[in-house]
Amino acid sequence: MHTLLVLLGPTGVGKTELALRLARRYATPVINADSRQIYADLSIGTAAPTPAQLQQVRHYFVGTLAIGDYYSAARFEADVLGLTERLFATRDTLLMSGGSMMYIDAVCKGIDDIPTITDETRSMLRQRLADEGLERLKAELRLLDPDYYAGADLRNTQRIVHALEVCYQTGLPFSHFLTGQAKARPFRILKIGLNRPREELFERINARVDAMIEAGLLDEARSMLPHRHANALNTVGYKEMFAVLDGTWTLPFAVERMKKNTRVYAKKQLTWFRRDDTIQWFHPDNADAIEAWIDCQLHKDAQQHKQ
RNA sequence: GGUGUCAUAGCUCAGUUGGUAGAGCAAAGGACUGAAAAUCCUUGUGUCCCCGGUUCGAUUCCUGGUGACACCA
Repeated sequence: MHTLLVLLGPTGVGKTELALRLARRYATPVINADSRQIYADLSIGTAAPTPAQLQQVRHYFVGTLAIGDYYSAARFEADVLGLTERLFATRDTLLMSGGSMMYIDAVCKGIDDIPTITDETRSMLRQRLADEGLERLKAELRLLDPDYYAGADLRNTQRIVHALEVCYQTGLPFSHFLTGQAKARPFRILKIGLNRPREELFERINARVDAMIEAGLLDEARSMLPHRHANALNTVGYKEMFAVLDGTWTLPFAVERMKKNTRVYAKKQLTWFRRDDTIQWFHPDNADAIEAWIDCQLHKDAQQHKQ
């Protein structure tokens, strides 16, 4: 039976290190589930696996996109499913590791088939938002998709606009595409969650931000200035460095903001993961216990398979 | 040693003409369907430093203590 091991957890908890160890033990490459590490030239600010680490174990989805490239959770789902189909041909166990909650869910549960919005529709709605305001767009969504509207987060501009984009582009209500059904996968999924006591996690995050600055994050951000409006750079770390380069923030202030925003991000990840009761949680220092648990699960799978 | 100022949320502070208190930051919780490191929502009980006094009632006024800071010796 094929098994996808999914190593997940908040940023800075220690996924990268442990992924290398598990990858060696189970003779698998690492499928990286990180919506920012997938872009090239963001290695410092996204704490991407280092060249040395990349040499030890084959990684997929690290630094493979150019900064302006469009990508999404749905594309990740399709790409990973294609990849796993190929890789499972020659092995039984694969490892995916990362912290992008929606990317992980896209692979594990699937995402409903919603059309990709064209640039034309997107810029048209953006223009209308600027010209007419959110209230007008909300009123329109209420008419076009009352079902979605009833449960929508009406203060979240991004969501309202996206729902309208789908309505306009397809001529169907946005909610028409939402099935709420998890998709079946042709492999077993074992989720291993990594977490630490909050204080410990925050200390690691703060230290890692200092290390990023030390490693030249400001220069990395400076080299990205021509692309600063790319979605990939709407990211903790780069936003703060851009403010420094603009002269609106001092570096020490930006560093504090970056630490704070990274902590907030880690909390947000934990909030998302918390409601997934299929995750088996471990402290990252407890690698032996993690391997023992995985071995036990794989063994059980094998037994069930025989019967 | 003397004099003065201060002591309130994790931090910096405001405030209560005496009716047990609130801002900023930090923090905590939540939502999430093709931008998700994005986007959005919610949350402040704290011996108001301690003992006593005055008072119907003290975090607020008074005595004493303790601590911090400043100045004078």
